Amino acid sequence: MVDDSKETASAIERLCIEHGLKMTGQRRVIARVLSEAEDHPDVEELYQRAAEIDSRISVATVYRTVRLLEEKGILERRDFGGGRARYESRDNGQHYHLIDVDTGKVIEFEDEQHVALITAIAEKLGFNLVSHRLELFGKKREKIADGGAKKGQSDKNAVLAKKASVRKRG
Amino acid sequence: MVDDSKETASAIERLCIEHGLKMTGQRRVIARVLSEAEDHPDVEELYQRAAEIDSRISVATVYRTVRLLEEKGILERRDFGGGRARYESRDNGQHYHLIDVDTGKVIEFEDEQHVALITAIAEKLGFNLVSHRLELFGKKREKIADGGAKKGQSDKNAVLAKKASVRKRG
DNA sequence: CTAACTGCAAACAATTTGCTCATGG
DNA sequence: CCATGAGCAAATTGTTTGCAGTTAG
Repeated sequence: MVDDSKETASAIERLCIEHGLKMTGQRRVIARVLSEAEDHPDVEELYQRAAEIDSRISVATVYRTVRLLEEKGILERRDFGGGRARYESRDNGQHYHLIDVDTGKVIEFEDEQHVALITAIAEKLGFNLVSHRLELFGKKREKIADGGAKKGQSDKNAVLAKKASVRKRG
Repeated sequence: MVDDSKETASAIERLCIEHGLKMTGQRRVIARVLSEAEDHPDVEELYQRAAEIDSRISVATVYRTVRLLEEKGILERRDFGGGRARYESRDNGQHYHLIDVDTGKVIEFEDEQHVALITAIAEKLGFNLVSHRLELFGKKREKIADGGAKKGQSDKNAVLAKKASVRKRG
């Protein structure tokens, strides 16, 4: 919702430059679209939005750009099922998603304890955590009038990491 | 690990019958393969194993069967990256997966604290946790000669990973 | 100037589907 | 019997790539 006018270089464009990427017209557009996106668009969606700004863009370029940006660590790829990859800027901070099973709405939240926990688990299993994926699916509790459902911020949950038990099938 | 000879109906075959599915020869074979699998085979792998038992089976049938069983809630579909869907029987109990990013090997583990944590998080956001998804991706720590890292349950997955590295993502 | 980029269409890989024949219950 | 299922190949879908022409730096 930030007003990124055509003049200003978008946040992602700046990152591209930092990474020494050639800033072509189409990349600039895609970067802007990505910077402005507050959701998790798939390539097709990105393509639409980009084409709205400049129609001289092909899907192939969107695919290539998105892949490049992911490799550079600028974007993060998500798989919410449905067969298509979805992307979001990585500098939105580390956060997770809770999907409202009734409305399909996605709520973002962060939680350091979770990271600590799974890091500990991985370590316990003899691994260094490279990345991970977490999605919660929930039903809203119909009680409190004000939901505050926009962008939750959760910090202090009590449980702490210590106990991960390996399980072998049998 | 039980010796399911041709005589005995496999666990999944029994479930199929309970669900009123017509038990054809190929379904019986696929059901058996699935019941005996201790890893998370993709369709191609299932096809191979099934064909070994009875070569009159086509991939299309495997796809159709696996989809059907998933709809019936007998199988669970997993996406460990690599582009192919992988399946495992649902009655194997609640557990998570840690994927070795180098070998593609999958390690299963369970952790009660994790459930407690995410339940608390969901609650804090005003939701009741319905379900969730968690996958860890890690690199094995090869340093200390501790030896306690060999927790894997299937070598088949390593093979799959190698095969899948045609040109996909990792 | 030239290595990097783009568009386009063809190539691909995973999965689905139309159609015809086979078969379980 | 006949509704279901199987086989096979053609069709779809999401994504990648070869090639020839463009362009940023």
